[in-house]
Amino acid sequence: MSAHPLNDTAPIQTRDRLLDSAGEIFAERGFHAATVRDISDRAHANIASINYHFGDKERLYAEVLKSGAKKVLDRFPPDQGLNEYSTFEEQLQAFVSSFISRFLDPSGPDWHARLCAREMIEPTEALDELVRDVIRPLSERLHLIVRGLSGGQFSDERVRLCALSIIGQMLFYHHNRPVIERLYGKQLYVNREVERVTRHITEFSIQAIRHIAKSKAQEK
Amino acid sequence: MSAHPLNDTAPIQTRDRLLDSAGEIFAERGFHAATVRDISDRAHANIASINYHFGDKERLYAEVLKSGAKKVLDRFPPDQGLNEYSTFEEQLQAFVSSFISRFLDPSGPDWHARLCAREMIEPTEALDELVRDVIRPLSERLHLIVRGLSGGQFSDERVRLCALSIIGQMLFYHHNRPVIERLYGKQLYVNREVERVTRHITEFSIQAIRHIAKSKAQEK
Amino acid sequence: MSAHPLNDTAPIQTRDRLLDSAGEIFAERGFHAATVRDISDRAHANIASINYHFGDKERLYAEVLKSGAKKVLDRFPPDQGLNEYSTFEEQLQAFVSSFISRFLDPSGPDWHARLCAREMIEPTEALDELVRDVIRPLSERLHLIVRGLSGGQFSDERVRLCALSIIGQMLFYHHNRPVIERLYGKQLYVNREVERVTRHITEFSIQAIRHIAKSKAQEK
Amino acid sequence: MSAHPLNDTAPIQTRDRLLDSAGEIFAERGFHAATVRDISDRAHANIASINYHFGDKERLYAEVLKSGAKKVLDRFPPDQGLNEYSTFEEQLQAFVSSFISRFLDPSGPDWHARLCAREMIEPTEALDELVRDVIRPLSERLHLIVRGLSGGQFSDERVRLCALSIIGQMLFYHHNRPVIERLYGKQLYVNREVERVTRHITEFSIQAIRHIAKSKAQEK
DNA sequence: AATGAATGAGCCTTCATTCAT
DNA sequence: GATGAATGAAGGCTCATTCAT
Repeated sequence: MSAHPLNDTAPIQTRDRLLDSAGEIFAERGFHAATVRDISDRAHANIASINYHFGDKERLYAEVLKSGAKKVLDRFPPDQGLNEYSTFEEQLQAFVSSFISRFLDPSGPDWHARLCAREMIEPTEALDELVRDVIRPLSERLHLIVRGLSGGQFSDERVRLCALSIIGQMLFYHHNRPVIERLYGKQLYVNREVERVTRHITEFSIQAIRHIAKSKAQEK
Repeated sequence: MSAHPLNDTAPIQTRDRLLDSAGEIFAERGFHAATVRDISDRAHANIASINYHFGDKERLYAEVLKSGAKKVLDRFPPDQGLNEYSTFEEQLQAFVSSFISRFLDPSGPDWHARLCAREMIEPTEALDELVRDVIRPLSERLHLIVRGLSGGQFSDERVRLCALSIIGQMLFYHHNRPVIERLYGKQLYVNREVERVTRHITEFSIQAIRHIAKSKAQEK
Repeated sequence: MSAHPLNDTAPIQTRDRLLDSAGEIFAERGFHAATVRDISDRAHANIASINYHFGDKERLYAEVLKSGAKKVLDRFPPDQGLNEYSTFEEQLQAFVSSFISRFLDPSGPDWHARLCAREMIEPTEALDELVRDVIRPLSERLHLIVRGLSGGQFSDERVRLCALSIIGQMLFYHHNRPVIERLYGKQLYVNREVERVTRHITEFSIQAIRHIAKSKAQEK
Repeated sequence: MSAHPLNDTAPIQTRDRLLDSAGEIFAERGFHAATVRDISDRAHANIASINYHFGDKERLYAEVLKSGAKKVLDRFPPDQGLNEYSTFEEQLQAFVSSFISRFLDPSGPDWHARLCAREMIEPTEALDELVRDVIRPLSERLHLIVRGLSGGQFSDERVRLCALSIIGQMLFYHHNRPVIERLYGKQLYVNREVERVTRHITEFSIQAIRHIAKSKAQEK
């Protein structure tokens, strides 16, 4: 039962405000440079509230990562707009589009994607969970798509390499944003050109997979 | 004149030992989590020596990044094994091979690559210099190769997108190593399969660029 | 509401203990030679408590100077024992007596006077405030007394010089205590001969002002 | 023999340059806040030169104080312009004038006077020497003058008090310069009004002593 | 459920000094 | 006679955490 039984529009609870402000600040500065004082200040909460609600800074971090992943996957499911008759090309397009949207889409905060980037560089225990619940399922879906595109010509190993090539292209836009901005300017991110990037990656990958498969077939 | 005129292998000076140990520790833990005490300890130097030689922790970091970039570029130049008659395919192969080697090659420390990964996620002022001196030249070389492979069919914009796709594939193996290890196990890195990865990325990219170019040509 | 509603003599809070011990130690050693560690130790507080309550060492110093001035002025007001019919001679006597008492009186700590002496030699930003709130008001009161004693014969300039002569005599006993002790021994300070010194300075100054005024009058 | 036997205008020796720069910096910042690095830098000398020439920072300080006192006394002797027929009034005038000149005279650096001010607030062992060699002789000369001015009416104790009153007036202008500047502006020091201040203090003190002596005589 | 005061560990930096040359 | 490299001690400050309320 709520502490404000007569008030449906109760103030957002301290715990939730802490999760939000922690997400932003961890994404901005990284785990070590972020201070619990800044996090609690931005959440208009007491410095002791973090230890009260989450135990310590590390468990707050893990909670932020976990709850953020759930939110972002719900918003951009990888099978958006597909049906049971969709071609592999359409499936790849949907996969790439949802993936790119997760960090280029203008609506909503982008701190979760940035947090994931950090986590992949300097993993904590939270990464294991993230891989199990989010990344591996996505990866396996992509394997199926690649296998389908290849017309069954690819070994498991080859499927894996192609999947990595696709994920690499996508993640690069996010993980290396500071570099891309310095090379080509910021307009790519300001305009959030989700569609153009999606189309390119999809086409690039489909052409590569198709013609590698074709040359495999000819070898036989 | 050197203090060791007869000895080319003079004892490694404190300054150099500090640069090495700092590289390792910054790569392991990041700028904030790394402590100058640990760095000086690992270099068997006094904690005050960092201040003496570099001024402060930040300038030490910048120096590490800069001198590391120089070392690694000297070791794996992007035109290794090429001559004036090399085809664009061979040029791309050399480019990818040297790039991959910089962080997968078993000889020599890999801390510089890891440091770059961090820097790209959470840039400091040192990144500007790194982009100017190292990354932009490499990027422009890659543009020329892509343009050549496309047979002149690509707009500047398309060249850029393809270059990003190639870099993305390569960097992914390094930046996301913790994720790949969790997905597919560690053998990829233990065996340092430079060649296999290089071949795949080269083939994948060449097929993609060639057939996109061909379809562009047909459109006309 | 206080945490000790029934107890007016609540336990001295950390903040107050820090102000006291800081006053002593700053007075003993000066700002730079005093260490926050010694200050917090003497106050039986943690070293971080200084940062918590005052921000940093400098702001602690400013607070010590300010709160000390208030205490000492409240204890020895410059109009002690006067009424509206008091003569200028009596006013000067009271002024000198209270002034001398502030650093020679045996009751209470004398660190504030010593701190002021330091501040006047090597001013920090805190001196501006001290002049504005404490010294200037005292100075103006002394001007009125001197003007009164002179029977209106003095120019503003002359009033100023005489006021400086009086303050100079008084402060000397305090600022140059180490020299006086070395010249004449310590008994002056051990006995805290407030009265004798007060009588001398008052008489010396009144005689000087009166007869300078008289000779001015004769000139006309 | 000089290291530059053929060169009469040999560069000022390191030792002397160190004494000068140390004088300035100690006067500016005090013993603790002054750093040997700043001192040796300003003297264009190596950081190790201080330990080489003076042993350590403390002995450098003592040497600075001592050599400075000698210079300033030689420049402004307390019997300047007097002869064996000079009156006590003239002697006092000469005494005050030379005293004031030592820190208000525009020629030459004023760091020694500032150093003395510091030393009197926070004495080191160097003060004992200073009192013995400089201050006590001056003090005894002043006693003789006061005794003379009083026409033999004063007890030793009274002589002492009057001497302290005179010294207090003089030193005040120097020791409390920061306060006087804040009260009355800087013009007093900019114009270096040695003469006006000298005349006032002399007249003030003579009138006081004369009329106190007269009233003593009448008491009898 | 929540808080402000207080803590102790640890960090970066500065400093006077020393040592080998 | 003089120096640049290197050192160890210590200083101010920050931080995550805890405790009494």
